[in-house]
This record gives sequence, C-alpha cells and structure tokens, in this order.
Amino acid sequence: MDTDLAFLADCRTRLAFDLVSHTWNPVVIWALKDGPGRPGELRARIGGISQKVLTQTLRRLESNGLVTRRAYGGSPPRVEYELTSLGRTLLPPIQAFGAWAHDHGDEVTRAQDRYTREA
Amino acid sequence: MDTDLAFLADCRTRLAFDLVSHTWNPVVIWALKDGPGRPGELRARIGGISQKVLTQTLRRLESNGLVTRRAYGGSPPRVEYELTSLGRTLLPPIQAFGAWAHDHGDEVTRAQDRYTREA
DNA sequence: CCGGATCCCAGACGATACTG
DNA sequence: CAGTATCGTCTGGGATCCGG
Repeated sequence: MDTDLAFLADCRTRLAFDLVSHTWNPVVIWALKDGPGRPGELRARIGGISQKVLTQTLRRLESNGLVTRRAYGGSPPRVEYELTSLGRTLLPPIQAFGAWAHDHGDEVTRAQDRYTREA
Repeated sequence: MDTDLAFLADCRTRLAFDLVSHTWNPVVIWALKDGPGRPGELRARIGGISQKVLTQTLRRLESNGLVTRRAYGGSPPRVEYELTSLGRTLLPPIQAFGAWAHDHGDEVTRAQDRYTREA
C-alpha cells in the first residue's frame, strides 16, 4: 500500500506530475541546470520555444518555487532566472526520464509506426 | 555535453516527456503495474477519470507500445489491458517522480501559497 | 533586450446518450 | 460492460505587435 495506489490518488503526486506535464517545464528546468540564465540566452539554448511561452513557463516555475527571478533595473533591462534548491531536487527524476528516452525512445517510435501501419 | 543540452534538444527525449505530459498516462500506467486490468476495474482503482478519457488514454498508450489490449468476444464483452515489457521499463522513472512528490510535494504547495499571497 | 497584450488554433477533458 | 459520437469548455501554445 505504500507505493501502491494511494500513491497516485495522492494529491501531491498529481501535483508533481503537473509539473512535468507542461511541455516546456522540464526542458526549461534542464536548461537551467548549469546555472542562472537570461531569457534570451535560454531561448538560444532551447530550440523552438517562443519568447512568450518561455516567459510563461518561467513564471509558472517561479510560482511553484522551482525558479527565482531576479531583475536588475536599467536599460536595457537585465533579468536572470535560476533554479532554487527545490528546483534542483527535480533534476534527478528528470534525468531518469531522459535516460529512459535514450534507451527506449526508438522502441516507442517503432511501436508508433507499427500501429499506424496496421491502422 | 553528454547529458547536457543535446539531451533535451533530442527528439526522442521530447517524445518521452510527451508520454508523461498527458495527465492520465502515468496514472493509468501505474494502475496497471501489478498486472492486467479491465476498464471498469481500472476506473474504480483510479478515481475521477471518465470512461471516455480512460479509453482514450489506453488507446494512446497502446499506440505507443506501452500497453496491449486483448478482447475476449462475447456478451458481456470482456477486455483486458496489460503493460508491455516496454511499458514496464517506464515504471522506475514514474516511481522516481512519485518519490519526489512524496518528499517535496509540501514545499511546492507552500511555495504556491506564498506566491499567491504575494500577488 | 525584456515581456506584456491580443488573436487564434489544436487538443485534452467532462457529461451524456447510444450501440453491440 | 466496452466503446463511440456529440457537444461544450478550458487551457497550452504559436505568432505578432507594442511598450518599458
């Protein structure tokens, strides 16, 4: 019963999955793993994310206590985002998925192809 | 650079996150972890999932090669879903998130409260 | 350079009713 | 009991323009 079903019925668990279930959350977290970053810089590291969505994502992460936003006034404006210690604790689980993807990604792709062909 | 950025730029990695980023995917996978299950039964185990969404989710998992669907004809109809071996390899990563939620879920909740109060 | 405001689309999810 | 169809809602995400 420990890691059994209460496991998923548990609200906190759902909460954790919500964190990952936003497409860009894990991507942005990972992009910050090596240290603070500025929005423009992050956009460059991550490919294919619009500026608006990046901001949204960072704000969301901030509201969850995973990221801090520091603004230095002035012109041009300068902003830096950084993982909190809480945010850093999420790196290993994210990494676990990355490793899984590395090991089994092809199988999923093949399964999809097979499924499509049979349909 | 290994687990660095190519990590997330990689399409296969995105693919893995897509698997989890559907709200119900991990929940259903976890509900199947102890063996095959019938839809009605699964709905009972999982709380708050509609029948339609459960079917959708199972089909999606099937199309990704994570679950098999076996139909025994007759009346009343009998169907069983079961994790594939590929699907089972996803259990540890999912469990990693569950563990994280168990350990840090409260902190996220508190962070959210703090954020809301400040806003 | 940052990021807010707006318009727009796709799809995830729910409720219900209906077929086999 | 399993599954489909339909209708409706809501939100994530993309594109773009504008202001600080």
